[in-house]
Amino acid sequence: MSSAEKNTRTRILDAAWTLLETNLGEPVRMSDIAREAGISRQALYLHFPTRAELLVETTLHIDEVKNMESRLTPSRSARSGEERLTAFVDAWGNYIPEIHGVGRALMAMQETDAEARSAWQGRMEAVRHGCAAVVRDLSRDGGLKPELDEGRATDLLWTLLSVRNWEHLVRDCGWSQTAYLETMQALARAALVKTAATD
Amino acid sequence: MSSAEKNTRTRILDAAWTLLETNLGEPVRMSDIAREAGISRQALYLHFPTRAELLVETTLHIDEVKNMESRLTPSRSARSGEERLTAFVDAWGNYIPEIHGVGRALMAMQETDAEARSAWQGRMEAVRHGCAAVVRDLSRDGGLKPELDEGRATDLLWTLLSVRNWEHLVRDCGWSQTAYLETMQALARAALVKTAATD
DNA sequence: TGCTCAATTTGACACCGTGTCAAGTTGACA
DNA sequence: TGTCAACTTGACACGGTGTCAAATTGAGCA
Repeated sequence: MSSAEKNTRTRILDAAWTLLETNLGEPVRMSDIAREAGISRQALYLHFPTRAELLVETTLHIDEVKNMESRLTPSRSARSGEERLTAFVDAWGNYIPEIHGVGRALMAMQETDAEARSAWQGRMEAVRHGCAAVVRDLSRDGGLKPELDEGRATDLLWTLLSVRNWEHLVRDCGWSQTAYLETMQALARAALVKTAATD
Repeated sequence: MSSAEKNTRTRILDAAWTLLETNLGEPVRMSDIAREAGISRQALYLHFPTRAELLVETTLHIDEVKNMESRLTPSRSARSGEERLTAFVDAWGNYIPEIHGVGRALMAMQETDAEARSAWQGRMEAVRHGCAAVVRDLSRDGGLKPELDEGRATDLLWTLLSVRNWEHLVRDCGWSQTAYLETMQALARAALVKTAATD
């Protein structure tokens, strides 16, 4: 609990995150993390009971995840509900590639999955709340499609954001992140907004 | 090359698939596959050089994957382009849960990923062609949104089908497969069809 | 200066899963 | 009866995780 303890711990987490982000494809070993953190492999177990827990902690520790809610809060400049929707989808589209390593970390633990998932469920709830807030604004503005209630609209948006194949599209289909963002925007507007604006 | 060889080989693939489908969460070991197939662990290596290749072969071997194209061909009863779109999305939504084990198999090989992916890329191209065909029909019928060209529309549909969080929605958000299907349908219609029909 | 205590290191080891190897067994077929 | 390929058996190397016990380091304190 001393500051030294805390420093070593965070040094480990930072090291793990660096490797998850960088060494794309290669599995991240405990010995790798130890070397990156500048300590011995066994010392890792003084701070984390198992590799899986270390990786979960890593994903929860990085700034991008800790600041998830603020990252996904659209700028104050968005006045109308539709603008707010656009800003929200944009924020999400820019956010996803930044936390690429998180997916790898979660993937690295098939059977500890349940544990990792429950740790992540709360975070994801925050995103869903964001969807609900955006839909509420859109509804207040009268911009929401008349045939949708807010719950259904929230579901649609939430589902849309769960398109996880960004990587696939970019890698295998030659998409750019811009194309991805535009597609998200087009889908979101088409699904939710009464009079969808054309490009 | 004898029929005996073929039988053993397919027995192995069937065994692997059974385990991938059944033992949810648990990793599938070579010894498990051998036991399930009723042969010795070492004999697996007489048919497949490595575990990763065995798993890739397994995913490509199952009927649901071999018949992917026909499975995703909407019934002849669909007359209009819009009906055909609906049928296509429905077919996809019903198909995905059936090949659940495939995701696990592909996941089970992080670094062989590149190999597995290229083996799967061709299959996925078939789905994309399906999207293009549906969009073409819709366009011919005059049901496609005027602001979309066929390429863009195909991209939208293709992206939509890539929503991979079906499991997540069902498990963590209490969705039913029906809710998933409805959402897909709503998104597809909203994104592509000129005058989206309401429920 | 020397004591203490916690964090850390070092080296060794058990366990498990993959992949390999060599020698033996089985059974179909000529 | 002999041959050949498929398969079995038992042994083993390798690499990764997790554990343990015995040093070592170093900061705070008498």
